[in-house]
Amino acid sequence: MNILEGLNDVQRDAVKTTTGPLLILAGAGSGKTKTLTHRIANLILNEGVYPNQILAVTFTNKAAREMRQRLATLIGQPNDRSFMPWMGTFHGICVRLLRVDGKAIRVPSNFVIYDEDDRKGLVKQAMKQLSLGDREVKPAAISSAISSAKNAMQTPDDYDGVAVGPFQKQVAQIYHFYEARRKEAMALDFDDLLIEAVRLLRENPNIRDKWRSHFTHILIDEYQDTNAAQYHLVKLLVNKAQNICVVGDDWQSIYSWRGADFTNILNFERDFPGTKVVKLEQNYRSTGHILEAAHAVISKNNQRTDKKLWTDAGMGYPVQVQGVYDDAEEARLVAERISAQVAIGARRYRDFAVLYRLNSLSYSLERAFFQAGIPYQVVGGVRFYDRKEIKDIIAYLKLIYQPNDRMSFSRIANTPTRGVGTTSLEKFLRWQSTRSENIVEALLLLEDEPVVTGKAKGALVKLGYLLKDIASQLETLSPSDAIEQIITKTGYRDHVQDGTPQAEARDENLGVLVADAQQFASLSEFLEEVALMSSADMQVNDDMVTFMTLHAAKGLEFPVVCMIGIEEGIFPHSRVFEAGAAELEEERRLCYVGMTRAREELHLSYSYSRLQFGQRAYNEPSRFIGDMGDQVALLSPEPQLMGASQDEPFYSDEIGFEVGDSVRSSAFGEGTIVDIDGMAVSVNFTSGQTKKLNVEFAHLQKL
DNA sequence: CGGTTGCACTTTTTT
DNA sequence: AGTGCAACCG
Repeated sequence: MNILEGLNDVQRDAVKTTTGPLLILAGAGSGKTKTLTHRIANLILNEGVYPNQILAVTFTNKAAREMRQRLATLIGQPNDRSFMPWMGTFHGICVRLLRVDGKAIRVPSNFVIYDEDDRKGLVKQAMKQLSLGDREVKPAAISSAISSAKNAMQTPDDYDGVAVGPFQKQVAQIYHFYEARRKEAMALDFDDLLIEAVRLLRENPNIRDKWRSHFTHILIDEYQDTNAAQYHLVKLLVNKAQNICVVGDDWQSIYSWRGADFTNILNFERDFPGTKVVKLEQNYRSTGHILEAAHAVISKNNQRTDKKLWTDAGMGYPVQVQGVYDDAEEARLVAERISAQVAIGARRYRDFAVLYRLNSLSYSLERAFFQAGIPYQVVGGVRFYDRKEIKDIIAYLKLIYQPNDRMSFSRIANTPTRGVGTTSLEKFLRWQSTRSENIVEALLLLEDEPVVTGKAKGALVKLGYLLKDIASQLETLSPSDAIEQIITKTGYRDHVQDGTPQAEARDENLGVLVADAQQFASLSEFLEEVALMSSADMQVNDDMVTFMTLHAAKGLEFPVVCMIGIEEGIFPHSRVFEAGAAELEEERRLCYVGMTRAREELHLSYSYSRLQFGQRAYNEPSRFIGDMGDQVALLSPEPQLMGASQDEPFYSDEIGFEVGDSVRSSAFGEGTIVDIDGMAVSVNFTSGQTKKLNVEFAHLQKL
């Protein structure tokens, strides 16, 4: 099989460039993943590179999975880790490096990973213990300040040294406390995974050189969204041969709020002299109208490179902008559009995505789709692994895996309720911290200590034996069996059956968790997957409409995209108003990313009013609609008139047909139009049957 | 100690 | 509108 087949000249050039630094500037929909996959396949099949020597970094686990699948097909090997390059997110790769070599910087190989909730919880604890007034300062603000400090590679002492003003002084104190507790718990948070890996390679030249010679070829996807720590990591891993290939698009940089810095991609040529630059500008995804509207938007940004995507796919349908009266109407319109197209067989549910700026906008959609009986899936929002019952069981697993993890212990010490109140818990923890034993061992010792008394004592000792028992079987027990034991022996299954309407769903979730865990061989593997799994990683197999945020849509594509809530204050979000021009430009890039997810149809809508915080709010149409200029079809009357004109069919003038017209369809023959509802035209055919057809697809010919 | 009630706050976006 | 948490009562 020829790896170069089916590629355009530029893509082929990228694939054939196998040595030296390579920068691929890949516009939206330009066949970036295809190019990357073929490039890796070419290295393996034609250049004699062992898969193991290749490091491919993707932005999400899902992207890694997809790439692995496509590569397996391409090189004709089973999709098995042993035949595959190192593929994963920066975070995932760092976990692997740290599990192997972390000891060199005193990171234990069985560290646990703290997610955003764990971090916030620890910050709250710190604020309480340091008795810092928590009414004015929000834990979330502290948490993000700590994250920024970490990403800037500042230790608590560094931060303390430069902290100015009461807020930063406070952060410094909490940061100290946070780090001390985190290390005691043998935990690393998301930021630590990156910066500890950097520290590992920096402080241990022998280890660094080992990995440098191990990875002969490095590829990084979505390079425009790398942050400082990731940038340092790349520089540390690249060896003398400089076989580094990065792919990205500064127009699609949407994560600067998380520390991403798109100047990394702009400076790549400076960082790696002798870089070959390849530009993928032919778009294979979207039609001309969609591309031009998207281009009109991004053109309003000042801070950007200059390029122009092109397509030979034809203009397609114009981008439609729909003004509506309120959020309920907006949701209903989207639902109706989808129903109409599915009803006539033009599309399937899975062809549609509804995108929005804020998770909270999914509410009205869910209601409307539920009522209309349209199957849908919300990506993000409340993740499966964020549900209470799931987090509880995971906390048990984390504690068994890492018996110093106090956060997890605090979570489950009295879940299900076993008579351990806050006072007993605090007494125990205070006592335990004076001893050398870990939490599980300390629980067992409690029997002969007067630290806690009565019911609480018995309960804690019993919990200790239970944890110890499962931990001792870990060698032989699969993660799935371990979960089953926890659910049964702790009485969690009964705890879930609390008589509330949600009981069944929660019980079902536990079952899903047990089933999910079955694909994992070891507990550490399972915990890692759970911690690093993002909401965008959920698999979509069924025929359903997808709802998700614009951020989560990055890298995806759909035949039809509906973007809702295109209003000032929502998109662009009101928070960028006080911020600066740079933040507004990021919102605009986000708009560009959303629009370029669409293959054939793009529908935007804004609403005159909507429910926010339980009250009605009134927003103006977004400036981004103005940015599109005459690239779009405006389908809305003035907001003031909207309520009155709802019943009018918006398209009747546009489609060129009227009730009573005689038409010919290639599929059904001749007939007469009996009704028009938007794009849906009902035709009474001479064959006797009446069909509801979408004029966009039916290719009706007027007679 | 544990459950309930009421109040305050939420909303950027996520590895 | 929905959630989390603090204060109160049994």
